[in-house]
Amino acid sequence: MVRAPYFDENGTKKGAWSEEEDQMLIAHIQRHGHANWRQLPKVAGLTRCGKSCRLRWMNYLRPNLKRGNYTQNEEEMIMELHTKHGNKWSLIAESLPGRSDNEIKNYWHSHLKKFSRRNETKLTQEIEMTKTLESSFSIKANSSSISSSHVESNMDLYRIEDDVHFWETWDGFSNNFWTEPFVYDNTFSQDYFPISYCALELEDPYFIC
DNA sequence: AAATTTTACAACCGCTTCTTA
DNA sequence: CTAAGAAGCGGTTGTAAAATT
Repeated sequence: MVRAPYFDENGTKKGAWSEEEDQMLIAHIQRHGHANWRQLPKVAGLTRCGKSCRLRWMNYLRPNLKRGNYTQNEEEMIMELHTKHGNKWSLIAESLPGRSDNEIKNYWHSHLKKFSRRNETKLTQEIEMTKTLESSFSIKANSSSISSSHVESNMDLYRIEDDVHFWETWDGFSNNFWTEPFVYDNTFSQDYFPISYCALELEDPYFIC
């Protein structure tokens, strides 16, 4: 899942770490610490750059690192902290013992991003676009098809009053959370609701998304 | 069953911030 | 105060594995 090992023009090794390299890095840090990352690879006998060693240690080899298996509580914390701090991954990682900033960032992008309230701006823009399209094509709201009222009623699930925190009204991740269709994404994200669907709807009044 | 697409995540790169002389 | 070097951070990439067609 990672780049194949190779050497750059300076003879520095890049790409995936081998088991042997991992053991050399662990052994060196356990014995001497990591006061100077730049010097570390030379002293440890590694042909990596210091930056690469630091990254490997911080994100993969250091003790007490958890790997995968995010708990519901951790997911909620990440969502909440991201709403609060934005992409300050190191700041977020401080609140999640055993998780690296890189891992949280990856987890966010692959699992949680789509549920972020920070996407609400984009969502609002999409709703406005839908309204614009509807008015320009004189579409009448129809209960069997997508309409702005339909959009807004679902938006209510995700819009919060300024003084009410999202997480106070959100019922959390249910056991089947990841397998259940998600109204927001499946219906309103531009990725899933292309403009062409509106054209289909115009042509076919019984069209169901 | 094979081909294609999507997902997940380790690792890289470049920029910023911090430290020290 | 300033410059240089080191460390840290966050965006992005590459690719194996999984899912889908």
